[in-house]
Amino acid sequence: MLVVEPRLPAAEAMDLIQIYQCFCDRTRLRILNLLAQSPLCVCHFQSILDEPQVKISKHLAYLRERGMVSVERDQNWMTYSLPEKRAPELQTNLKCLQDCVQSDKVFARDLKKLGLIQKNCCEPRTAFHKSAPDRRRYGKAKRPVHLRS
Amino acid sequence: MLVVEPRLPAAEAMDLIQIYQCFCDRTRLRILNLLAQSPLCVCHFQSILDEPQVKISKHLAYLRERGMVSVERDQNWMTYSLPEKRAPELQTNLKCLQDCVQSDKVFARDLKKLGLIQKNCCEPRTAFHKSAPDRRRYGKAKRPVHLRS
DNA sequence: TGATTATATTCCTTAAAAGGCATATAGATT
DNA sequence: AATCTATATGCCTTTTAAGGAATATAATCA
Repeated sequence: MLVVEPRLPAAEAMDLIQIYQCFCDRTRLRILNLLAQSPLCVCHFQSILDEPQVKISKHLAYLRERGMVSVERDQNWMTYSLPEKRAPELQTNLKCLQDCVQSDKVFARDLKKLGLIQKNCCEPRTAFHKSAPDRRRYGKAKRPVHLRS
Repeated sequence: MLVVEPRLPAAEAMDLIQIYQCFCDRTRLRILNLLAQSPLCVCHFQSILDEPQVKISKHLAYLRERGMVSVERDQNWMTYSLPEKRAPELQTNLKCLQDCVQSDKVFARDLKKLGLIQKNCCEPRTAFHKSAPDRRRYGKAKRPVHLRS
């Protein structure tokens, strides 16, 4: 068994290369584009991106391990968001991504689907229907999310 | 033997993913950061980045195959530049890169070295001492650059 | 307790990338 | 023609990534 060193010693240190590594896969880019709008859980990504669960889950793990997203458990659902404190390079690149993505059909469709889901979806209640502080008040006291590595 | 499809059917079509793939290696990022200042030839990259010739050459090939840089031969030297016509996504991301890179020591040092070279270097005369149109007047009539794939 | 739901992880295969050494190529020089 | 210089390419090894099938885990439900 191997002790995995966390790749982010401090929350502020964020390597530009790692940002681009996260950005260089289409699925991850679509995930990040959606997260720029709202926290979401895995099932939302599955239905919006129309990709198998394993694939989504693995890309989320990839992003998590590099500090590009944070997770919170809400009963059975895992709600992913962009980290509250973002390195300036990440912030700048997320903004840039949104500019670049305007013209792209796939990304636009994803956002459109997100809009529909936001209106119709009732479960999980916590993802985008509430602001972050509200979400925190929901349900039982939060246990820290336990994920390997 | 394999016929390699060019990855850029038209000059305007540029895939965002490919841009990020080009950006996600430190050596390539340093190369692009330098090219944002001036056209340069391989020997300049070698001396500024202090990396072996093969490594530089291969990363330049990688960028070339994806339409991120263009080449022009000047006698024995190959002068690389950012393409004259850049897809808007590329332009936006190059600008973003320059913002992000401000705080980084390595990139700053590269630019400093570039400044020194620009003052002292005499060969090849064509790289940054002249504007693009001037460069084109130099030497014999340009043959098209021949590179495989 | 046993089943169900949502999500994560392990194992496997395949592909792509990075880096190095040796060698090839194109143009210049003698 | 032989040599030299600047740069590119082929071959090889190692690493990293992507995707899928099967399985594990954590929470909820009956």
